[in-house]
Amino acid sequence: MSNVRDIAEAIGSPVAFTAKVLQQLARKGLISSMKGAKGGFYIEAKTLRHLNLCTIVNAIDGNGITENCMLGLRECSEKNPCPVHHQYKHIKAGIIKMLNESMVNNLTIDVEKKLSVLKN
Amino acid sequence: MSNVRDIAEAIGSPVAFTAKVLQQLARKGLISSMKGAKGGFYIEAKTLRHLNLCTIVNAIDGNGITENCMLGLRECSEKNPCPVHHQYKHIKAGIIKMLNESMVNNLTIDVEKKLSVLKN
DNA sequence: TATATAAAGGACAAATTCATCCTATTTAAC
DNA sequence: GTTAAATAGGATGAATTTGTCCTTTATATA
Repeated sequence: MSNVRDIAEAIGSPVAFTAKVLQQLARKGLISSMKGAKGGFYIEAKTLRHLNLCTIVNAIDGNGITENCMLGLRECSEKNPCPVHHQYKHIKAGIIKMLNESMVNNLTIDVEKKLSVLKN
Repeated sequence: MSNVRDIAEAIGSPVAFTAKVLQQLARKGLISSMKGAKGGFYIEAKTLRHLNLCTIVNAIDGNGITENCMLGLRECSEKNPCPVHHQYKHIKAGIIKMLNESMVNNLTIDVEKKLSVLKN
């Protein structure tokens, strides 16, 4: 259980802004929260086990990454492609694969070992 | 030689905004312009032969795509990586490769054949 | 040379994203 | 029960991106 101030400090992000993001995640059920003294945010063990970056990105930004055309066309598909549709679809697939395979519980390991950082 | 109105129409973008983008490209030398009656924008044959999307993206948006950390850290490198640095670097390399290999003169071929579209 | 046409560029306006502030609500502990 | 600590959420403000408008400058052509 961590409070907003500690989380904001740990990631080098403004407290109020961090709070809004955490609220969004809590509303979507990706994290849990408790009000009041000794309250804060935490992740259910069961949730954490399946939590990947794709779920988080979708919760905050929607599915734009997986849906949007690189050139911004509203209708861009295999049938009606923009000039870079066929090239970009592989990039997009790679991003989705990467986000799906990035499990939060794994990412934390390197952070704990100080092999990766959350702010600078 | 095409004027701003025709270009804006062809890509479904506001005329004034399109003009600003074209001006930026002209200042960087990626396209050429001529003022006055019968004026407009065009690309030198020699420039076109080597013009790829990477050059254009860099001219308009800077080198953020190739430089920026996925998580927004200012300092994110092999030595000091964010939690997804090692996963994202492959995506990033793919994007750069794709942009570098996308030659404008090739992309126009499919557009001319109506195999791809610039607006909808 | 006069006129019409088109880009150049500065100033401004709108929309979106990013971020803050304040009040209400909930909870722990005394 | 009172108090202190913490999230929830609405309203607001700042910054950035996106887009517009208007005047100036340059060019072709009659």
